[in-house]
Amino acid sequence: MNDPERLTIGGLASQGGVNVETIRYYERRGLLPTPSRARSGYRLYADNAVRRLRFIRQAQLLGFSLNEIQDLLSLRMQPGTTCADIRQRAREKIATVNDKIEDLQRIKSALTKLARACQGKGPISECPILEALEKERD
Amino acid sequence: MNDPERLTIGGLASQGGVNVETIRYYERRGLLPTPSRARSGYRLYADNAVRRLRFIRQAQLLGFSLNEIQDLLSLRMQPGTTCADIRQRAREKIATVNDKIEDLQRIKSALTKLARACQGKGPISECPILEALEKERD
DNA sequence: CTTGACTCTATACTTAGGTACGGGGTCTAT
DNA sequence: ATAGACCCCGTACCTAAGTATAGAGTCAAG
Repeated sequence: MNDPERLTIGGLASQGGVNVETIRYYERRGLLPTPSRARSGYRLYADNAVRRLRFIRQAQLLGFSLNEIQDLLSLRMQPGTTCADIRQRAREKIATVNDKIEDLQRIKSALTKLARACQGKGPISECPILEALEKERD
Repeated sequence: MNDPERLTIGGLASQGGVNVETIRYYERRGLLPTPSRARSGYRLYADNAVRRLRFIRQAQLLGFSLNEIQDLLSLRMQPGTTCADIRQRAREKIATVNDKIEDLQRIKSALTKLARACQGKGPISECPILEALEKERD
C-alpha cells in the first residue's frame, strides 16, 4: 500500500508540520473531512488535505479561532446555501480581515517610528508602541 | 477617594472591556505594571493604563500571545538596552507583522474572488479559499 | 451606622487547543 | 516469521489564558 497519490496520517502530519494527534483532533472538530480508509482501517488522504491543513495553521497564526476557521472553510456553494448568502458572509469576513490589516499596519508604523526615533540621541523613556492601536474614537 | 485621575480596578476593567480578574492576571503576568495603592490597599491606575490594556486586547486578536505582547511592550529604552539592540528587535517584529499582513491580504483577495465568482451562474463546488495562503514555494 | 457595591488575597475551576498513553492491529524489510 | 515503525481507538493529561469563589476589609449613600 503505497499509492503515491494517497497520504497516510503520518505523511500528512509531516507535510503539514503538525502532530498526528492534531490531525485526528481536527477531524473530530470537523475541520478536516473524514478521509477514506484502507482495508486495514488506515486513513488515506488526497494531497489537497495538505493545503487545507496549512491553511488552518496559517489562519490560526492570524488570530482566527478554530471555529472561525471552520466558518471560513465552509464558505462555498453547498446545497441549501444561496449565492446571496455566500456573498454576504464573504463580505463580513472581508471586513474583519480589513480591520486586522489596519491594526497591523498601525503596529508596523509604530515599530518603524520606534526604530527610527532610536537613531536619534534623545532617550525614549515612554513606550511609543502604546499609541499604535489608538483609533480615532468618536 | 474619587480622584478623577485615578481609576480603580473596576473602572479600568470597564474602560478596557475586560473582567476585573483579567487585570489582576495581567499584573501577575507582568503585562500591566504594578499600580500604586490607596491607603486601603485598593489599586489605583493612571488612565494611560486603559491604553495599555486595549493594546493588549487588540494585539491578542491579531494572533500575538501574551508572551509576544510582553515582548512588544518591552521595546523601549531601558537601562541596559542599547539603541542598536532595540532597532534590531524592532526590525524583527516588523518582519513578522509584515508576514501577517501579507497572509491577511491573500485571504482577503481570496474572499473577494469568492464573492465575485458567486455572482456568475456556475456553481463553485471547490472551496476557493483554500488557495488563499499558498505562497510560491520554491 | 448600616447596607450594598466595591476591593483585597489566595486558591480552584474552566475552555480552547492540543499531546500523550495504553493496548491493540498492520506493514515491510530482513 | 519477526522486529521496528506505522496505524487504530479511547481516554487521560497538559498549557495558555482566563474566570469564579471564599472569606475578609473598605467606601459612599441614605
